[in-house]
Amino acid sequence: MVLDLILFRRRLVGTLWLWKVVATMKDTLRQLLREALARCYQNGSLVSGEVPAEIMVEVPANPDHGDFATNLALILAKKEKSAPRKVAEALMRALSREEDIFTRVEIAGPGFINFFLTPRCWYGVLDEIAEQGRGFGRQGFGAGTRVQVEFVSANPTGPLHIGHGRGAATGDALASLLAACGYQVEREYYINDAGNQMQTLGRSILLRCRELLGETVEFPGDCYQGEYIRDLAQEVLSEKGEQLLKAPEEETVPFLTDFGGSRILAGIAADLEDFGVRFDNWYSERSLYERGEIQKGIDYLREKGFAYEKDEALWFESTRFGDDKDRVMLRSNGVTTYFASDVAYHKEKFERGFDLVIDIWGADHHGYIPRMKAVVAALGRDKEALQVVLVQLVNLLRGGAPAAMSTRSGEFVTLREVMDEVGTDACRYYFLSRHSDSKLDFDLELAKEQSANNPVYYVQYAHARICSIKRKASEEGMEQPSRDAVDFSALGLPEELTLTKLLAQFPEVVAAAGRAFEPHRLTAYLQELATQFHAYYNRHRVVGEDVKTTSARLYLVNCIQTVIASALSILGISAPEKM
RNA sequence: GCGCCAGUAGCUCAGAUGGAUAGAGCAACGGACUUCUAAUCCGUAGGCCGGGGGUUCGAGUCCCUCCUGGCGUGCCA
Repeated sequence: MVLDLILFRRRLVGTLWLWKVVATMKDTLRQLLREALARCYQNGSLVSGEVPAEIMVEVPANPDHGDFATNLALILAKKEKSAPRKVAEALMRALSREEDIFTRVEIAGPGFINFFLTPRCWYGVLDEIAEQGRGFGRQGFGAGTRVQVEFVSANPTGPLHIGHGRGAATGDALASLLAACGYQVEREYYINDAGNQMQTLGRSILLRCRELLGETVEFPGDCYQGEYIRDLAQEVLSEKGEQLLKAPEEETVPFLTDFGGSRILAGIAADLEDFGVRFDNWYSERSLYERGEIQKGIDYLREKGFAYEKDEALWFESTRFGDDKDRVMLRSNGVTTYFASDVAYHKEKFERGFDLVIDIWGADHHGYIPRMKAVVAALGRDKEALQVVLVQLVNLLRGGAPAAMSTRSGEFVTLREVMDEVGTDACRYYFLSRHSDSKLDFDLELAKEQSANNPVYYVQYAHARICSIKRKASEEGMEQPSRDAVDFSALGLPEELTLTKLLAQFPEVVAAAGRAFEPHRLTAYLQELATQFHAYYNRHRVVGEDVKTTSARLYLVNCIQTVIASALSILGISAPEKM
């Protein structure tokens, strides 16, 4: 164990071959501290014998506090019945000095121990990036786990609106993020093509057809009001002719439901495609009925004894699994509920072999979480196997004034319109720059107006600038240096070290974002990286007369480009070479 | 009534597992282009982290309570 560590350190310093420098350094420091602590107990400078299960090593927010810091002395002080700084001193005296690693170790504040690493320690990460390219930062902790991310899943009763766009961006980025963490990921869209909303769609089209044929009809408020219904009516009439309406309504409405539903769904698919979202599966709710899955779901719960009849309805005893109320699956009128579909659907998801199922829902459905978790538990699964990520509704504004978003009222702004006005990159970045579970004001006028000032361009611009530098270097006859041709001692600027440390953090950012299911952490990281790069760019020239310096800087800058492109690609945002 | 989410700079929001002097982007003000892209940079200013208690070496973060806002609380989807 100790031998491994020594060998590791030698390799670390000797070859500068660093692997995930931040995470690994933390482990190394933890081990050194553990050794120091043991030594303290041996020589009696500390007496409590307390050994924390895990020693905390962190990257301080303030660079003056070193590259890494530990609160170990603060934790021990109480058991030691001694002042934290005294404990820290004992630890520090016992700490073996690795001069190749540390430039300085100090006690600060209430008793933190701060570690300052040699620049050479850090620059090794550049080789890692150069070697792994887009693979740098990828994690392995998801390996062997099959995960499904289900998102958007809007009824095919009208076009997607801006709120769906947020769900689409979040779900898609989360799926990519999890893939980057090693998970085997599938994206799925659940088509709610059963139930009375679809009937309403068919009825709405029928009424518009009659209108088009000159009939005076009263168009009910609960029908879909949007202009697209008229378009569909027009379309079906020109295809089928007036004959269509001669048939009895019981035949016409289902036909129109299918007709409208499939057209609308095709439109949705096209919108999502242009938004950069591709699903592995489009899963039809109606197919659950057709294959008898709904009945199987109900039967399953009944056989397990988790269902009972009351008031002529069939209930799932979800309270047994933590829900605050039992839920109806089969209504007294003989019609199954939406919930029954969800039981069957989720049962089927797990039967398909997913270890983890993630549902992305609008936050207005948050009340459904306990009952769906109850279903998962009733299926004999760990409740944690279902994770629900909530996306708060988008508050759509137009010039500061609220714009209605109800599909039924027809007064909505479609995702298509927003994409055309704002651009998909800006739109996606905007959605992904905030925690999905916090409300979002999306002012169309502002989004358009700000487009030149949008953070997404700031990040993309950094990428484009690096491409430009590389073009310039190429023109000057400087090719991208190979690993061995780079002398890191040429990277003497504080900005260069700062940038390198930021790059070294990328794997941890990916891991943290993946574990928390929070892709928005990547935008925060990108912002920071771009900021540091732009500052560097404005102060120093990469391509200069000095070959050694130029070469080292090109190497660094190329790594920055790799990481920016990599992070943007996870978010589904393009990394342009020119702007 | 009960439940979930939120309340951080003028505005929009970041702040995982409790850490040191709470950050960024807009907006405001003053500066920097004969240079690899000024979609950039540098500087200034801006805060009882909704209020009040508590837990401890330490709280924006955890607990309690109150206030405010959004959502949910169907044999709707």
